[in-house]
Amino acid sequence: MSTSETSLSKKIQSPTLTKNQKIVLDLLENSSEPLKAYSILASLQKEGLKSPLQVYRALDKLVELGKIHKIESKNSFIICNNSNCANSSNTVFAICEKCENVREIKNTQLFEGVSQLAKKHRLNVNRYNLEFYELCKNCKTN
Amino acid sequence: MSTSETSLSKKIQSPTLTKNQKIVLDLLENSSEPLKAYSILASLQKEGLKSPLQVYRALDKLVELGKIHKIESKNSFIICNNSNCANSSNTVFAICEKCENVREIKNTQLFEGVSQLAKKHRLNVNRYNLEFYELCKNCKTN
DNA sequence: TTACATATGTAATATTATAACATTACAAAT
DNA sequence: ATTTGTAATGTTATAATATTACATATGTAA
Repeated sequence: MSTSETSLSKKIQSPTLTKNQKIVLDLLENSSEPLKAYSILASLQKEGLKSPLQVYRALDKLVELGKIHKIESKNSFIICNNSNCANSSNTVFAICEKCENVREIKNTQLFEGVSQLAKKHRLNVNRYNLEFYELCKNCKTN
Repeated sequence: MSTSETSLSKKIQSPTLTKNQKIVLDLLENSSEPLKAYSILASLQKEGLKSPLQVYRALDKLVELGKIHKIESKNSFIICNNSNCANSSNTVFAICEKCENVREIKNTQLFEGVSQLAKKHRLNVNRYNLEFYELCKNCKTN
């Protein structure tokens, strides 16, 4: 059995999610808005989650894998809807100052525009997090 | 005593800081790094601060006035060294991923570059917070 | 098998932030 | 000078967010 092949392919494919990671990801996938760690815990107690740590560990891993993002200014977590994230791990969000609605911006040109701006100013940036504060459509009309 | 003159001049100048606001601002001005609320409290107990709320209230006000900024991803506060901030309230930071060193970027072109990018992509942005993650000079050489 | 890394479960605790409410300080209007 | 309104303060208690520590289990590789 060519174990070398196995280990090679393992390295390439993204790791299988564990049970806790899966149920947390599931919940976030089906949520229309960012969720907080303790609200995730409350929602998933029927699935067997019992402690904050179980949630935080799953969240940490999912962030690391680029499956979800943390909205730093809100201590909450949102599913990633941007296939680029696994690679770049840059994030751009638009956050409504009134209703707190958050949406991830996934415009490649905008992403690269920011990276280029950084380069232009001699910043050697590994990744960035950009939070735009706006008044969302709904709140603007109401 | 011309009280009218006094009150007039008060209106024009930016509001006088209160005692708590002053001592918190002082501490941050003399700090080479961002500080956390509870470390500020500990440092200022000899000046009479007794509760977290006193610190948070002073911090909130100072942020509102643009005198300091909150580093969202680190729950800490840093003096503003950018005279633009009182107006725009946009913030750009470079954060070292290794040593956690934070510096505020105050390049006007970069500031405006980001604003223009937002406009270009039809985002109607009131303000933004941009956190660049890098490896700082020190950590790069060591 | 052994060894190793990763994930889990659980309890306790640390850290960050706000609620609630009574009081005080100060400037503006009368 | 007194009243009135707003902002700031002081204080206690508590809520919300996150991590430490440690014992156990699981999967994979040598």
